[in-house]
Amino acid sequence: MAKGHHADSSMGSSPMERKPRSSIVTLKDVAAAAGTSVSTVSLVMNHKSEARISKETVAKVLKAIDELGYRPNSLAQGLVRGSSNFIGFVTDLIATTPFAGQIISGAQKEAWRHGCVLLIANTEGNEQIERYAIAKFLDHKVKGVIYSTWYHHEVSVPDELEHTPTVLVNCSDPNSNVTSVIPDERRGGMAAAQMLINAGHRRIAFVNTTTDAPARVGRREGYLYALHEAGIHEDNALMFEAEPDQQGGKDIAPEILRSGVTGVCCHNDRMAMGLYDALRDRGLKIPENMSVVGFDNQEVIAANMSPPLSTVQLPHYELGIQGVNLLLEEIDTRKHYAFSRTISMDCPPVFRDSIRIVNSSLM
Amino acid sequence: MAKGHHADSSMGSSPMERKPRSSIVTLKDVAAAAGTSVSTVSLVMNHKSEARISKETVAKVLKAIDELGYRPNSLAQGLVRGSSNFIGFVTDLIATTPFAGQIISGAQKEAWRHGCVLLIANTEGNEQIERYAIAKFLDHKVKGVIYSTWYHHEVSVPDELEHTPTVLVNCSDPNSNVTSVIPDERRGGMAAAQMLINAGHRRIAFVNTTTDAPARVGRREGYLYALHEAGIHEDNALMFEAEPDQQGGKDIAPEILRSGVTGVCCHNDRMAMGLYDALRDRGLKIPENMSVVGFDNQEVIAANMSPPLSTVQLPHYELGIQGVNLLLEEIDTRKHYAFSRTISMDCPPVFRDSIRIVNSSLM
DNA sequence: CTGAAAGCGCTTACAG
DNA sequence: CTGAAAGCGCTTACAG
Repeated sequence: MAKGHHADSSMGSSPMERKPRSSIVTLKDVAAAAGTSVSTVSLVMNHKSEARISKETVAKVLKAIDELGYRPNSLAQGLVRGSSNFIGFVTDLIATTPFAGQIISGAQKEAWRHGCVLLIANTEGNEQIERYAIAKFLDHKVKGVIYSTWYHHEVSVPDELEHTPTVLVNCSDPNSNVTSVIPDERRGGMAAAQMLINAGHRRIAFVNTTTDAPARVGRREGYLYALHEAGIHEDNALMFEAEPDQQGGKDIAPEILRSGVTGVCCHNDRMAMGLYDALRDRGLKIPENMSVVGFDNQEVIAANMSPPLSTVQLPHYELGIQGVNLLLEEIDTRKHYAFSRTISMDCPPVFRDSIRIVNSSLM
Repeated sequence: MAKGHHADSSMGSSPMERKPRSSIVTLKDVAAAAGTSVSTVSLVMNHKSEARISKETVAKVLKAIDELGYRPNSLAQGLVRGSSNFIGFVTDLIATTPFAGQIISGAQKEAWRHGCVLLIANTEGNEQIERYAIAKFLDHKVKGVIYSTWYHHEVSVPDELEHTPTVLVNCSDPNSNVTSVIPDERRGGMAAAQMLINAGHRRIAFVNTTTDAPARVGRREGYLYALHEAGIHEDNALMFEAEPDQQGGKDIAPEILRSGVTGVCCHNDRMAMGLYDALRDRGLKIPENMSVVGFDNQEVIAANMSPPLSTVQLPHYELGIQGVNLLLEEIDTRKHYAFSRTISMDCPPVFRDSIRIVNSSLM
């Protein structure tokens, strides 16, 4: 049975009958059906009918559109308008954590809200691929580009994007004045420490990452600020460093135990996972013997550890939303900022059972 | 400084000088520069020059294209060709696990290899959104659609896709003859059990999921088949069920211990994680006291557990590649299969330290 | 209030 | 071997 031959095409119409096969209906067809001109149909479609076309004509056109199941050809619209409704979305890694997916999820939601569609490119951090992707985006006349990374770090915006509205998401470029949206690492670090402080802890370790990134500086600052605010003296003996993964958390466990703290802020959830394992291997209980706080609120992991891990939420979804928002705003207003705008999104704390409430006499 | 005004435009040319701002160069410009007609340039661009255009003309055109930095307008090409080079990619969940990202990663790689670009839509399993997404795809004249899910299950292909080449990835529709690519759950289950069998284990528990899905049936079958093949009698007392997450693994631990097995195949890695926790809480060691096998080889988790978890790899990346491959094949050959094709991709075992090698006298 | 016409940037018969 | 012309499906001045 060849495609396109459908038994029902020769049958009477049932109430549930579908509109004609949506494909090849064009403006011309609608115009013919409505007994009007192509221009008029176009005007109606684009809601430019105000004070131009009689109510009756509008009604006729609308009826024809509906009956024929007309859908405008986006390619043609893009061609004649000189710009599509595409937003290009570049990400450097989509296949390891759900982080990129969360950004995409937010970006798409916002894009759709404005009638835009996301063109996606996963570059795997490869410059060749990135170049190719951006070229393709430009060929398709994207309105703008979201350039995002799976973890917060500095990047340098590709030259190819120079003449295209661009917003950086989860990254920033110190040498460019492109708008960027990033997580507020400092306030996040503060929130992490405060969960412990508010629970009555005074001796709180901080395990930083060994890797160079804004999170390394920012979260530490936040931790220190929180201590300061609580009247706790900072103590270098309580500040550690480790690889930002499970192994790192395991490796640093002995030092943390030796330091005599009652709570510890880990650079991320993976580190906390490793620390959990190491503590348990020593017969220690969380939070009875040690309170632990992570960072990232990583899906599948943080909420399901034993006990569930207190942590700080990375606002990936919100970064995606804001990114698209700012991009569209810049496109619409054609505003160009002489100085770079950096928007920081808050990282809210997520309190779970890994923190022991201390009856501190100091509180 | 207004956009577009660049100091260097009035400066002499340096060797590194960029080609003119890539944007508004059209075929006509190239034709003018090359001293030929638009048709000729088009022919050259599309490599249809064979035996039609003189070498000299081709050279002139190529030179002009290069000098002007000409890039064809994909929108115009799509319009005149009646079809774009878009492939629509629908996924139901991109923000929780990296699974969808892995499929996308593979799909994109293969799409690009064929000069196609991925249009992406995250539906969050919402039918409204799905409808909207597919409509948008159709408006943009996608060549075809990949319809994918984040975990393997049955779906029903949306009616809107009836006239569009479609391939299901990581899901299948029993009521449609659309081609689908799925993981081979049965062989995966077999591989899981065989890791333990090959290590000398004879009493092997199987913890199935309580949720209805192909994985539930297939992996169990594979487990039983592997036992059978190894001459081990199946024993209903060793088959359990639990929720497919950490809590499920924790909950089932007592029963597993009571059953006296030396190894256990878990429905997935998350379950294995919970089981790890439960065993450790009882002072038991893995693999000394219990060998554990997971399923999924979930990023960030499996390889980083303590000890690293033996598991079975889900072929998400390969599903993405194959999916696009089959889609393009169907589009090119315009083949329509009367019966549905289902392609199963292998789930290879990943052997890690969670399995104890038994000196079994039986081996 | 409405339609005829030009044009967006391409491709592809068709004629030379 | 090459060019003029029609047309893809739209939008938008422009003229009535």
